[in-house]
Amino acid sequence: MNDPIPLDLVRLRRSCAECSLQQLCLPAGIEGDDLRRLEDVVQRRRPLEAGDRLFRVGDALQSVFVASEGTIKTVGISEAGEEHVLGFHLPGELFGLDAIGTGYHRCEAIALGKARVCELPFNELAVVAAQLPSLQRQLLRVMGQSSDRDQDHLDVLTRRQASERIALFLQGLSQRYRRIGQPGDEFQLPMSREEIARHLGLAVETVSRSFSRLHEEGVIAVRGRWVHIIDVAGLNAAASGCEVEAKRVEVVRAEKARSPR
Amino acid sequence: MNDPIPLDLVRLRRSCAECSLQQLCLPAGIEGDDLRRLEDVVQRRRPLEAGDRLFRVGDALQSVFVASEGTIKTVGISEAGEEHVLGFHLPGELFGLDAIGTGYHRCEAIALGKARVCELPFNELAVVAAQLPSLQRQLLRVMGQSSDRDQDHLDVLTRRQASERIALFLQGLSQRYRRIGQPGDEFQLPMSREEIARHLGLAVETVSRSFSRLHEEGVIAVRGRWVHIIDVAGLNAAASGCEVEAKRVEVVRAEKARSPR
DNA sequence: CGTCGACTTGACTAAAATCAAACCCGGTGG
DNA sequence: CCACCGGGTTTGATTTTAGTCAAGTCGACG
Repeated sequence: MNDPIPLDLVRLRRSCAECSLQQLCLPAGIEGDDLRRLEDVVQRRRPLEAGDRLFRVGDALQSVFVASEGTIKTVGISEAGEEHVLGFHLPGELFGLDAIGTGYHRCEAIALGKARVCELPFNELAVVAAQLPSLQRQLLRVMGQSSDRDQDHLDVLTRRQASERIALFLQGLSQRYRRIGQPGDEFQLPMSREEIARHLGLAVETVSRSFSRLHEEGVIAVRGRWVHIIDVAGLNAAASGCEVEAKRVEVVRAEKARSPR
Repeated sequence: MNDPIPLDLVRLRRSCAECSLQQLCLPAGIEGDDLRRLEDVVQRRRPLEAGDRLFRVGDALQSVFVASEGTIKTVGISEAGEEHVLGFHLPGELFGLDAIGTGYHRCEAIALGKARVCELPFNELAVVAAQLPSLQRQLLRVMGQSSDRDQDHLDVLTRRQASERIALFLQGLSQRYRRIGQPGDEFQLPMSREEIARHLGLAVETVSRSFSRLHEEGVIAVRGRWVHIIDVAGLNAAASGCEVEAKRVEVVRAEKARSPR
């Protein structure tokens, strides 16, 4: 609605050197002059509001992005017009690489809530990377990490049990939150059930039911978008498909004890 | 069993400049001296036999690879010990990038039959790429294409209907065969049903049944690993989930007409 | 307080997994 | 030459699971 308040402007100008994500992001391991040259490439952006788009399908590659606050989702659109969520990008995570192969974006990037990103014009980045071996190495590494997240997603999607997918999804989020210094056992989901469903290839109802079941089993506590991971071992078990059965039997038994008949 | 015959040795030595895949592979758009410098990095390999492994989970990143003849599969292994097939790599396709993020391979690469690959020691490649902007650009592009294939795979896995997954899988293979100058409408599958199943997140039986159904519908002809795509439009329809219904109804009707009662 | 959207829950249905049994085909050895 | 394996593959019957449709419930917000 109104212009960014002064504080925002200050943060907007904040350099990579001062950024709390520095060690997780592209600048990791880059120092001195090299870091300053990288900073010249990085454009900091005005805050994004929920639903704001950074790029759309078919847009020519201009920049790649790093989330710096909030969460961005990337969404692919099938010919039938169905959307599926390719990834959720937390602070420090690079995205927008999908355009590198063809030169055009294959998906679109949308802010899930108030968010902020750093934009890196790709051509400039490539030029500077060619000049700075440390940056080239780091760029490749960060690109690789981005592929690793895609791989993890793939891993999740090959699981047949909905409960496994949900458990793995939560585990993954948990780890990623810890990585950025936030509690991994208690957090607010930045995305809706619908978005989780379209990320995991499930129906919304199935997502909801899986959450409920994990809750009943005492593995997690959920209330709306608030999640608390109570039993890490239990979540691991659920993620690998085994022992969940035993757990459930236990719960059912407890239930029967409470209300015989 | 016995040593490679002389012909093989000749092919082994063949340079990128003489390679039929040149325009599809890393050297595309690289010429003269630059090409010679790239060739210095590329190591050509002895032929691989079915089941030969190029790297295993946990191996440190040494090289990335390009298939040059035959097909290589990459296989990820879940904690539970289940294998799932991450990708099939046809001639001209780069793989082994999975180690770039962490420095260690997350999957293993196995030849599906007699095959041949070009090996590119990653560090050398990175050094040369830093010196040759054309190679750096091309390397990024080829890496992007590799991600694009992963993305396509992901696309396939989010489809709920088994028939859609199979149809998309066949479409994808068809395109990729055409790309390397082989007929896209008639080919031998280099992989088993089991491997297809583990690639698509389905049971073997489901894969088999889906093939059979597409066959009955007259969309494709299958006999063992031999596949002939008869009705491209039909395959497209099956891939996007719609109209298959109509097709099937038709077939059922025809069936009834043939054997009333 | 009412309304709207997001989420949950239940009943039913459709689809794929599973279990089990044949089948096909290339290779082996009698 | 043919009988007999044994793998990969197909097919059938049954069970399990998630999808679908339809009601609710919850919670934020005007």
